[in-house]
Order: sequence, then structure tokens, then C-alpha cells
Amino acid sequence: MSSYQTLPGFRDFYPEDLAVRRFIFDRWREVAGRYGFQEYDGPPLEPLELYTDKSGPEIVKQLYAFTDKGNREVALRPEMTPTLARMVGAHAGGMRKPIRWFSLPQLFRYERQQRGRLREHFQLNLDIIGEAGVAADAELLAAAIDVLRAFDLTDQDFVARVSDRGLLGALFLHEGVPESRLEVVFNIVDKLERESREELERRLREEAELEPAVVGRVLDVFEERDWESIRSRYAGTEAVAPRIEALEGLFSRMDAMGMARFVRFDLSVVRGLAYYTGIVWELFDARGELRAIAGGGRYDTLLERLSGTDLPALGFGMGDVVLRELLIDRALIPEVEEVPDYYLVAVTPDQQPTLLSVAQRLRADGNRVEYALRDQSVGKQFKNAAAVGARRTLVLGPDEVAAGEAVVREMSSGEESRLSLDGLALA
RNA sequence: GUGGGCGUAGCUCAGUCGGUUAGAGCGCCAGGUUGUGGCCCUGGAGGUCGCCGGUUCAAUUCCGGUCGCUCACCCCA
Repeated sequence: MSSYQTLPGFRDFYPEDLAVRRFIFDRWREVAGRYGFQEYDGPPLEPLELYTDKSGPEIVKQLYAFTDKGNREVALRPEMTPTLARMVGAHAGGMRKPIRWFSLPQLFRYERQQRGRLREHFQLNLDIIGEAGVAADAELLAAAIDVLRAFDLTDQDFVARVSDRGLLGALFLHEGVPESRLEVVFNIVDKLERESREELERRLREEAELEPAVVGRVLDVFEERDWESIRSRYAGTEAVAPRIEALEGLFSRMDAMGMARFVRFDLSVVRGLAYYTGIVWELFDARGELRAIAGGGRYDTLLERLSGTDLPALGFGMGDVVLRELLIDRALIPEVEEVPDYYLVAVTPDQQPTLLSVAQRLRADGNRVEYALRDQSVGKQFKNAAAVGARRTLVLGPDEVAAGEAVVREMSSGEESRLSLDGLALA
């Protein structure tokens, strides 16, 4: 056992692991491309202020941060959105809107690892910038759903829980929450599933400093929170109606795209990050065994705050760790075929020059070719060929070479035939 | 940062009520097989029993600490 191990929460990718990673990346890129997104990237190391300044206090606590040799406070990027905001902000004037960009950054976070959550992961990020209408929200959510469908996951496997901070905010204001307390109240009701009603009431009273009557009304909002109830209760309320209309627009678009069955309205989805402003959603596995597979939403004010460029924006992130667990759990990761097309066998060392020449010609033609790197018995070479899963062996012995031929053996059937070495490049 | 569980071969795990050279299966290497693979047989390599300390004549075993893994909390990409 080596005395060197990976740092806690970091992963080695052995070939079979990297094959899975590539499988995931390939599909991510494929779906992003189908939706017209262009790939970009930024530096993995950023100035600390990029995260401490504006992202909300939650994210700054667990950064991989240090001082570099130039005495700069830096951090390994924990998320991509600030980098994206900077990049777009710097060139926004010259870019046609809406901007559709995606990225596959490796992100870092200094915290104790647990299931589905390491100190490092790769995350698909899709963002649309410069479009305020709900059509963009529908497009983004559809892309996220199609990403999972590209892995052969179905509505039996996952569901999108959709909410709207705008709606929730309007409801809270309607029920008497002061505007200055909204953010605090969001953070408290985000725990709706995990904390007792008594605890929530206490926090709403003490941390959000709400009147007792308002506390009750805030929690009552969640009593009947299915879409029909919310709509019938508040559609006539002036301050709330526009948000209801927006969500209605999202749902009807999802329906028109044939994705209604993946979408569930759920008012309790708030998202922890402070910068979300509108429709927010999370993708969960249908069995509820894993943490969220993906999450995203609107952050219409972030670009203005980070880059000074006032553009509406929305995006989502999907990590590779939870997705990988889900795919393994559902047996949806295919065996990757990285086997040689040819394994070349030299009967005696005399055939080595011919073998090398043949190998190079086959390789030049795009074939995957291997052969033993030391002199071995024919039996041994065949063992190797079988062990690496070669489709065919090509046997070069004194007789064959003298005749300018080779014996080709199909490893699955054992069928053999002779082949002219001259014609090899055509094989 | 807090709490629970677990650390024996590359992997999955036995085992040791404290006692001499710590085992199995799989995998790996070699041979049986110097012109043909998968099966089979034989042999081999590979372990400071996570690390440090304590108790003891003796610790892989008991105790403490520590590190790591893991699950949950906190928090959330």
C-alpha cells in the first residue's frame, strides 16, 4: 500500500472510471449542442473576491482558498456562474442575445465529503443570458430534462420540482412579510421538509422577526400548495397574478414540448443560493434516495451586481457524482469497448520486422493494434490476445511470411483464413 | 465543525476468547502447452493486519489517540 493517497474528497480516474466520465461528458455535450449551446471555459483558480463579494454568504464558508505567492487571495472555483458573469459582462455589448453557453468545469469545495458530495466534481452548466421571458425558463428546463433522458432515464427515474421565488415572495408580501425580511424567510422555509413546525415558527419569529400572526400565515401558504390550490386562491390577487401567469406559461410550454410528465410544481423548492430571483427548480431521482441531481433557476440581477452589465439570466448545474450514482444504480452505464481490432502473433522472433511493419500499416489505417512486447510462445500470445479482448489475431509464421501472407483468426468464432500482406491496408 | 459505523493481500472478505511462519476466493505472474485463446491443473509474487502510543513475558487481537473511509448533521454546486 502506497503511503500516498488522494486528498480526501478527490478522485483518481482509472481507465474504467475515466470511460464512465467520458460517457457522461459525451452525452452532456451532445444534448447541449442539440439545444444550440456553445462551450466555454474559464480559469479554475479565481480571485477570492469573485465569490466573497456577491454570491451570498453561504458559499464563502467552504471554499478551497489560500494566498498565492504574489500575496493574492485566491480560491479554486466552487461554481461557474461568477466566472460566466464576468466573461459575459466584459463582452456583452458585442454579443447577440440571447447568449446560450455551456461548460463542464471541475469545481472545488472544502467540506467534509459524504455520499454524492466530494470536494471536487465536474458539473455541466447551461446558461441563457439576455432573455427575460418565461420561454427561456422552459427552454432551459427542457434541456436539463433531455440531458437525463439522453442517459435513458425516464419519468419513472426522475422528476423536476419547479417553484418560483417571485411567486413565493409575492405570497409572503401579501401575507404581511416586510420586503426586507424576504431573504431570511426564504432561507428558513427552505428547511420546510427537514424541520418541525415548532422550530420553523420559532425561527420565523426570532430570526426573521415576524409578527406571530404573520408567522402563521407564512406557514399556511404551504398547507395547500398544489398548483390548482395556489392558483385558485391567489389568481385574483393583484400582486401575485403576474407570477401565476408566468408559471402557467412555463407549464404550458413544457406540456407543448411533451415534457409535462416530468414537471411537478413544488412551492417548497427555494434553492440555497441568494442570487436566484425567479423560477427555480431541482431535478430529483424519483425514489428520493439521492440528493438533487441538478438545480437551476433565474438570477436576473447577478450580472449587474458582478459585472455592471444589466442582463437577465438563468442557468442550471448538474454534477457528475450524483448522476454517476444514479446511472450505476439503474444499470445505465454501458460497457465500453476499447478492445484491439488486431492482436499480432509472431511465431518466432524472425517474424518481428514483418510484424512491426504490418502493425504500423494497420494502425495507419485506423485499426487498434497490439502485440507482445517480448518474445513469447504462440500459446502465450493467444492468451494475451484473448485477455485483452482482441477481435482478431493475425498470425505471422515462417511459412506465412515466406508466402507474403498471414493467418487471420476471428477470435469469437475461431474461424481462420489466409490473407495477403500486400492487401492489408484495405482490410 | 458535530455524531455513529468501519479500517487484515490489487479486490471481496475470513481469522486471531492475546501465543511461534496471518488465510480463502477472485485478480496478477509463470509453468503444464516451442504454431493457436477462453476451461482445467500446478506453482509463485503480493501483507510492517491504517498509523502512533499504552497494558502485557507476548498485541493484528485489549485500551487510548490519530489518520483515512463511510453514513448522517451543518451547508449546498
